[in-house]
Amino acid sequence: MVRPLRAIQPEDDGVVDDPKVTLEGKDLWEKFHKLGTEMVITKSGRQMFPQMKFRVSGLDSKAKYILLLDIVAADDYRYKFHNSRWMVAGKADPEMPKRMYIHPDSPSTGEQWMQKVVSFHKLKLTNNISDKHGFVSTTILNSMHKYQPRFHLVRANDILKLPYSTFRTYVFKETEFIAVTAYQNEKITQLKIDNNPFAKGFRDTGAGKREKKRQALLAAQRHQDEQRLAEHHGGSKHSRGPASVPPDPPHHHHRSGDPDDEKLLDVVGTSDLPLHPHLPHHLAAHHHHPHSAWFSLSAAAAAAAASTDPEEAMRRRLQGSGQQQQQEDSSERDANSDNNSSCSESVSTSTTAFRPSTTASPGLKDSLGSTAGPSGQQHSNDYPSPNISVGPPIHPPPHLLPYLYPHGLYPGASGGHPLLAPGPPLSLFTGAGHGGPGMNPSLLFNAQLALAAQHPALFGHAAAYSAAAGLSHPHHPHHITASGSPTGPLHHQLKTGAHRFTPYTLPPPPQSSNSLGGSPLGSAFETVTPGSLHNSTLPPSTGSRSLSNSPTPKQSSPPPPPLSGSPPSTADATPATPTGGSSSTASELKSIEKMVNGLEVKPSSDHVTSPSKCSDDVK
Amino acid sequence: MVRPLRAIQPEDDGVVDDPKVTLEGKDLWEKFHKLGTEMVITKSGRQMFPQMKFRVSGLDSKAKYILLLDIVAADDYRYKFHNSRWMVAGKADPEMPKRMYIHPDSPSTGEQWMQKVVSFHKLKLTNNISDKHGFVSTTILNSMHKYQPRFHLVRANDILKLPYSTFRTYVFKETEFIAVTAYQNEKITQLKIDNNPFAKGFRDTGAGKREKKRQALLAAQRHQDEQRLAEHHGGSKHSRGPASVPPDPPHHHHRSGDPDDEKLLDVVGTSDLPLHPHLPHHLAAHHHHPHSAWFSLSAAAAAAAASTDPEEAMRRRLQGSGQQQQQEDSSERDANSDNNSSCSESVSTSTTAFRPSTTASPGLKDSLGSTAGPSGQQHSNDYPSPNISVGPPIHPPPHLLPYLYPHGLYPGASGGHPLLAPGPPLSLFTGAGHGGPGMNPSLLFNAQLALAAQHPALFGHAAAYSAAAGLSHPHHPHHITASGSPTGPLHHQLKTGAHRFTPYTLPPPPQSSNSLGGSPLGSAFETVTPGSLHNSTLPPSTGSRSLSNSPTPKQSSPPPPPLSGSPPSTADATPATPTGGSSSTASELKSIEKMVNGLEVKPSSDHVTSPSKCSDDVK
DNA sequence: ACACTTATCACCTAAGTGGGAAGA
DNA sequence: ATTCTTCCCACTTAGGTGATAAGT
Repeated sequence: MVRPLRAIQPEDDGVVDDPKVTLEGKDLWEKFHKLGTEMVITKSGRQMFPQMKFRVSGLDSKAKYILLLDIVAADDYRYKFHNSRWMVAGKADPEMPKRMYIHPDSPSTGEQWMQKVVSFHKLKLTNNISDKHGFVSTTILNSMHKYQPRFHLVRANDILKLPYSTFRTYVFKETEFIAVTAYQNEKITQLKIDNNPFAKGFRDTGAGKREKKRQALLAAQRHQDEQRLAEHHGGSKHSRGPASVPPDPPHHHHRSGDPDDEKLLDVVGTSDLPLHPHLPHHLAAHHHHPHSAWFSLSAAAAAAAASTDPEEAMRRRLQGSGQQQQQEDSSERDANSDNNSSCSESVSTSTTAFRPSTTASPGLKDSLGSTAGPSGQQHSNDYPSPNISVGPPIHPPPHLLPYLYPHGLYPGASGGHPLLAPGPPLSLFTGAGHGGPGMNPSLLFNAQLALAAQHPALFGHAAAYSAAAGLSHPHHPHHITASGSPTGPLHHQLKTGAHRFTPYTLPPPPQSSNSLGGSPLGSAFETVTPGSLHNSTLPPSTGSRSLSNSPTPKQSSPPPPPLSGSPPSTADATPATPTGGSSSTASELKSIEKMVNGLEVKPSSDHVTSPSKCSDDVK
Repeated sequence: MVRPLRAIQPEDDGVVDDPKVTLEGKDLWEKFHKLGTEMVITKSGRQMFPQMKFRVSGLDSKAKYILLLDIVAADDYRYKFHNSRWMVAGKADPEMPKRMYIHPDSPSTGEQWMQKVVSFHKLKLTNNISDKHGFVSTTILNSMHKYQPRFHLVRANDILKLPYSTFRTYVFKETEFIAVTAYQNEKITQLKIDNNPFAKGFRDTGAGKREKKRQALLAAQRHQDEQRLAEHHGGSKHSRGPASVPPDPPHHHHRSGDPDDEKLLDVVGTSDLPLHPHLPHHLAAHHHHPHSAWFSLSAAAAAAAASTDPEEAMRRRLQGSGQQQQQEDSSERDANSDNNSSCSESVSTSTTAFRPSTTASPGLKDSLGSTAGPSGQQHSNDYPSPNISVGPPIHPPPHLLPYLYPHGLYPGASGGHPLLAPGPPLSLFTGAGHGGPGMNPSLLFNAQLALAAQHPALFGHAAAYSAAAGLSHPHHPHHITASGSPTGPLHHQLKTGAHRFTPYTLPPPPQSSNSLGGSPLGSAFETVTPGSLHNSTLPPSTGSRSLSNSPTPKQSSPPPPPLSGSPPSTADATPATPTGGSSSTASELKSIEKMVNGLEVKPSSDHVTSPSKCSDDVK
């Protein structure tokens, strides 16, 4: 294919990358999608079954990347499973702030990412607002609502840079799903049982997918019934309830026949629904943004962070972010891939090198509706998978910013101290489920950080957090109504493009039944939309710029002269080591260690016996 | 008990806390300690068995705390298990840089920490330098060397503040252990089997501890032998090797009798070893440090971080740190608790509030050798558990700084780009096992961050990292040689106390057999020290000063003027929400969400079928 | 032989699954 | 009666153990 121009990124070291991302287990995902994927959400958090795994290539082997995943509402509706199909059942309930899940191995080199499949299976879905688990890797979703997972690829050495980095976002429509507390479509249930190793216990035969036929079934009768039902359109209505009663044992999945074995789904009836309908959805909502502003902010934020009072810093960051919020030229781009998945890439112009604007590399693939400049957005559907929109990093932040963090681990959102911004922190959470307009950006950012913290290699994250804080503002941007009013703080600067990130793709399904989930694959999601609820999708541009103030140019605090050697070698620390085991060097090493550990509190000297006393004593 | 004055910390919100920490499962730990605890280390990493769990109380419910654990060399020797006892076998091999393991739930409120036992069981021990696992939660140890785990309690909202925060360190001597690749003392093996649920399969009877007696044993003969041996001093010499051969099946732990049931160990013979010997060790090595310097650095670092080029920022931070590296008044204090565990607290004077110097709150408990001012160090052994030394945060850094990070996740150490400091990054690692003098501080810090990243809630960490970077310099400071030359950057400010952290407590065991591990409990660790290897423990003060150059006083980079309002509240963001479902508020919330997600890349429009194409196309 | 270190294995606990019954 | 939501259960896959044999 054509190698589109590659936007250079801040982190760019001159080596251009041309990332390609493929969804692992695409076939399986498609089977589910055809039936209308359902994901169980529980109080304690449930993993997604068809797991979110990606294979990445085309990265700069030496460069470092941060990979993230988030799950956003796919539209503005609430659904109900009726007559074997998903129907729109009203407007969506308010969404809880979503977290950006940072892959645990995150700051890793392109080489490392490319050599293995990147899995986000640890992420859990829950409907529990209290979100115990310490928001570690749990995302709060609304049951009976449709969601779309998004994969983000960012070239950055550490999370600190996330805000200034280009976010390449990949959306695989096949991974769209409806969150449920209990499966509605029996066919989905059977598909899960047949493919999820942990559900082997429910397979009829015990064999993998193959012979599940119900040998196990003593009352084999029902199977056939199920099959038929399935063909009708998926399992019977409330297949679940009457389990005890064999009303219509419809599913049990595949008919004992064979068809399903391989393609389980083929058999499934949902087929009658319109397949491959072209959706009216707005597609992409990628933005590219101006950058300089962000950077300055970030710098300021960083400085603030560095200041004595963290909270104050946080506040500053927020403010700063407000200034530059805009997404400016957030050209919303959509790319469609004939794959069914779309990818957008927002390159940040600012910072270091870059290939600012638009050059997005729509190049890809072929002619599909690729590309668009930073500022307008395009909706070509057939776009090759990755749409690339170039623009300042603003866009990226959106991903990050929006996410509040649950526990308020961070300073800003921290539990007790209302550090940050003025807005009602966690308002989203607290706000009876409906986040009022004024959310606190900082909080959002924190959320992101939290995610980062998730696993081991997060490091830089914290830094990112500070920076992020500044950026966070953007979050409010549009989303909700189609009104497109840029309420969020972001606006200020704007001008650029619709700064507000078009939250979800949410384009309202074209009333017809197909519009909603209409995936190329002929997803069962085609639903009958009662009324047209959503308005137009958000307009692309609308930046939010704003108040950044402090100049805090790059090197605000003059870095001390580069330390020359000051090698640890200082001599000493622990004197000679009699024993002579290793060379002096070795001994030194140890010394160093010691010094490091120097803090050691001295093990209680001898026989003080109760260790626990320490604490007790204190008190 | 007396409520000692509580040093106020930077994060202090006025509410003083008086933390108490108790080791969970202390009884079990003591049983192991009496026999000479052994922890298996494997290539892939092995968890510690008696798990490191603490119960914390006395915290400020609303304040946020970060809890950490690290494992440092307990002394400078190498051991060998001979004739049923651990003997010193020479000088210690060089230690790999240790990582500070940040508890996954870390930035949590005092309330959260206090309501449940805090477990660090996820931490793994390995002897694999390559340390796969992405240094997530693995610490590299040397087999046949003795280690001492340390618990750190820090009042800080996020890792960013770690450097400026007070570190309260708690050391429970009972948790001291010798790393092995295979168990040496059969009694330890049996104790593990009897108490570790995962080893139930090896229990004779299958019952919990109780009847393990060897019903299983057809060849019951050996038990008694074991008992005797144990009494002699623990299991037979190389109990392991001859497993097949029943040389002296000594243990199998308890004799079939009953004694051990409850106290398994009581029976154990190690008792003959000197128990509660008072150790000559240097006990604590807490330091308090000046602070202002640190802070300023951090600020600068933050600013730098904020700057456009992350790497540059990194460099700056390092430099800055260099300036203030010193540890100055690192008064080394020791506290002993009659508990057997000692706790030290280093309060940072700098930043915000504090109760600077010495006031340490030796108060505790009773008269034991409590307290000491910041600068001198004391060795009283009987100190109540928590020793509190007040001082600038300098000390804290020590904990942090020293740890390099394995993968080089961070910018500084990042794989490809040598960002940071001049020193040979990772030198410790690379350096044939013996860290040469010139280690790169920044790297160390990164390590810490990495640790932080470990789990979910890390967030702020990154920030910490930046700050840390600045701080990192201190690391070189002393460590190596005992010469006491203050090489490290820290010095500048110093004056305060011996700034350099006395790494480990390492006080050389007083040659006599007891000196080494002599725990109050009568640990089997009392070993026969061949020659006196270590010299005196490090003198408390010796900062390593060094080259820091740039003045970068406290708030070097001026925090941007506090942003005035620009609260996120900015009006609104999303306008009206049509659908009406929830109140307008609710709708707005959703809007926000959308905005946030705004970025959405637009799901491929319709029927593009192959999602994977996205990536492929790109290329 | 010695003195560990590494890899494999059987045995358990921890945790992910959908079913079903009971709640709301 | 519906329509979800919550709990608990049996089953299966991860992972943590020390034993054991083989490697260095």
